[in-house]
Amino acid sequence: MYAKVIVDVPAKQTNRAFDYEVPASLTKWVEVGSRVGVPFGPRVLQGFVVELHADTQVDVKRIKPILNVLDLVPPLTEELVMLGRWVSRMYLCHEVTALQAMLPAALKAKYERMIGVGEESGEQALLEMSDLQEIVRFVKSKGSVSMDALMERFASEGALIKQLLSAGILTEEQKVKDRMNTKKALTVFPPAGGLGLEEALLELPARANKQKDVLRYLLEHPHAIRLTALMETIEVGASTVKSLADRGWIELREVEVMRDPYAGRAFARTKPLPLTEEQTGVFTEIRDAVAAERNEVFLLHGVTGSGKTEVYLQSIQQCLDMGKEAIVLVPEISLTPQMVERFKGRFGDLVAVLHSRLSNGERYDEWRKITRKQVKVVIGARSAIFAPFTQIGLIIIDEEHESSYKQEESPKYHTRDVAVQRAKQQNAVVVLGSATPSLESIELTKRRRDREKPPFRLLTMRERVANRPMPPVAIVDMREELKNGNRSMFSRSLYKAIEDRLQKKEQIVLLLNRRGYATFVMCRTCGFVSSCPHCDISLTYHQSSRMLRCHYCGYAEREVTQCPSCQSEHIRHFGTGTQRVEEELSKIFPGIRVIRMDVDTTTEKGSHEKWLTMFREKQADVLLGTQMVAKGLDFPDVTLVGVIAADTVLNIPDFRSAERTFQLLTQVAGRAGRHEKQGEVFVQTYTPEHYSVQYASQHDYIAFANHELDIRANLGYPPYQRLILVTFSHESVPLLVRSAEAFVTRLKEIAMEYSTKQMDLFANVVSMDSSFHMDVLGPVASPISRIKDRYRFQCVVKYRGEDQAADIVGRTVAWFEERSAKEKLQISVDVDPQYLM
DNA sequence: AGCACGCCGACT
DNA sequence: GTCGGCGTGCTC
Repeated sequence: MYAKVIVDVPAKQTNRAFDYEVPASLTKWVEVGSRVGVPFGPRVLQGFVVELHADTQVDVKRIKPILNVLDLVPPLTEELVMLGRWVSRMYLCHEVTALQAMLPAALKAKYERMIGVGEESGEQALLEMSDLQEIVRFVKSKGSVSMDALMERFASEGALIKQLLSAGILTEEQKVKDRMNTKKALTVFPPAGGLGLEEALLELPARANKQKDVLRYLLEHPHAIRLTALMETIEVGASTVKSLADRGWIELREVEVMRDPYAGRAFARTKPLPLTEEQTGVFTEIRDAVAAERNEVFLLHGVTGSGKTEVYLQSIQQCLDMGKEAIVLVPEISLTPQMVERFKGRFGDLVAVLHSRLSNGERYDEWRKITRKQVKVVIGARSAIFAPFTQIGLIIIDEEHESSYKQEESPKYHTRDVAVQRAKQQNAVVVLGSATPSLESIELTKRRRDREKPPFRLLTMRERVANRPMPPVAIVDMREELKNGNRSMFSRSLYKAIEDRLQKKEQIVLLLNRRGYATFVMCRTCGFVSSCPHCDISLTYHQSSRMLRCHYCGYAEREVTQCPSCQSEHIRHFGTGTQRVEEELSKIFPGIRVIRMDVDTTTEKGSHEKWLTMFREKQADVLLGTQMVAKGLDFPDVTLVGVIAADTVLNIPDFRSAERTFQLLTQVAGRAGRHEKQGEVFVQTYTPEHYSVQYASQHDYIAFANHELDIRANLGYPPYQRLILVTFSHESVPLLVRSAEAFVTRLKEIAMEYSTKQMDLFANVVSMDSSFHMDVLGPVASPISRIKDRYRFQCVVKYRGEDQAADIVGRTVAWFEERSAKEKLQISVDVDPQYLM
């Protein structure tokens, strides 16, 4: 029997399966999806089994055996291996990178070279050298040492150690290990039925009171108990218990325990809530599809507060009733304890939670609940789409429009597209939910090809539960404010509203979009802006440390008080960071209690939840923050929402900026007045006439979508054409330009080979047949033209039609890598990019 | 990605 | 004459 194995080397040359023999002793354990240790050239590597073949005939000269299997249960299923192949083709990454992305970080391979002392004494002449003897003695005293430890101890003797190895005086064994250990805890095991404990009690000397306490307790509770728990309940020391174990009356040994981040938290069980008529209609559609095991994608457009979550919960229940599993994906930022509580409250221990705030160990343990079939529902961020379930009935993606569903590192997959593919493989139902669906998704509910029905089916919920009206949104024209002499960042109307809420002791949410609007330092005399010496961006001012920091490479320098360029003292930080808003608030409203939430205040583990809890408990009047305050939060006493500057998103040069502005405004507007009290929203802007601002204030998604789709169609942007962003980087600009241009030329050549028609050179366009059309923009300097001293150029491939484009670009990249590898030219490909930078 | 094999300069 | 520079090519 032999296996095809993908080895853990993400390189073009090794991006294929290698054949290995499955030794008879391992046939029971090796499955498709197994992680194995295999010899690869001179080293030992981790690999993934992607195929198994019963025959022994292999067309390879010499075949090596699989050395070991790393898990009792394969961490990947056959279906996930298939999905991995799809991801690597679709997003142009190495197959092993795709497979690796499906596993928790804890399972990332760790390689260890263990050094021991060899059998033979070796050549006497060598052994007599004193430093050699020292090395050998050192290794001998430890039994075996890792190569790293040895090199650290004898740093200057690298060559000698090599000699000792080749002479056989030292031996080397390579090991593939997990990065993670399972957690163990000492556990006390009384004999079955407390047998013999009575006698032990009599045997103990009279003054051994503590030991007697332990025995009495165990007689009453004759079952295994964690040592720490026992010590706490009857207040004894560890030594007391150990001495009992030493005498053989009880057993004390290490047992693997699960790290449960939600341990000790009781979740009040909830029952399904009655659905409104509208909810019922939507739920019925989803339930029927799940019940029929029909592979179908629903786009659920439901306004904020329309009760999407309850529909999700009841759909999942249907899925569980059929013995199937469900995956719920939520943007990282809205995966709050409240959210978890709703799912744990309904489904209890059948739920595993995967999010990035968990430690590697905790995440690993949650993940293992899936492979052990202890759970049926997974709720998590992006990567939870790869949960190793085998009977998926339903995949839900909440806030489907969120750009965080696109992974920014390789594999640069979009969770929504992976979900649709995975549902196809498992014949499952997908529900994409949003108050502001992405234009990609809404377009797929309209598209009709060959008079077939559209790929996605639209479901709509227009009403908020309990018929609460959408809050009125007031657009405030900041140009008028300026004209009237108000130079503060708060308009008069917002000022009055804040004053009013403070008086009524109601709460306020203020939103400031930070992206592209960070505080930077500028000289008011000469216009000098402090920027990073390695990257093409201005440095950001951090008040807490009084430092200027680069967001890309981490470079930091002290705050300057004098302009480095013209020596002027008129230098200060600009831009409205949350810190400045906070300062101004306190100035205008003395005594106001503000909670600020931004990257600076939420990096610490758990701080995010801490602030929100404080706000919920009304320990503050204002919650001030960046985007993270806009998502899914639900506070009953918030009656005022203010957007300080709506234009910051709008002015980013990106074809999706109108869409993002609309989404953001709609979301914050949904934060106000979700409960009995009526809410009010103020949006401050310098471009009040913009359609994204207008439609958002009218709560009219459909009108916005139609307007924006028209624009996209005219400009040939997604969803009507798709994009692939190719970025090149190198220290030398001339080389970069030459290479990028060569790439584009070759790309067009390769495209021509696919083509059936002549390339229209004049229009810079490749037309193949009526269904396929490709266009290359650039190369041009990237918007961020330098990162870490490497200059960046990019080109955008725009295409319409089937997925030949990824193939064409893939082939061009392969050609390019071959001829530019030695020049250290980096190339990165992003299929369906979310940001063109 | 590593690591070995292989072919040309500055040393014992 | 050798030690070692890193260019090229392979890993089942």
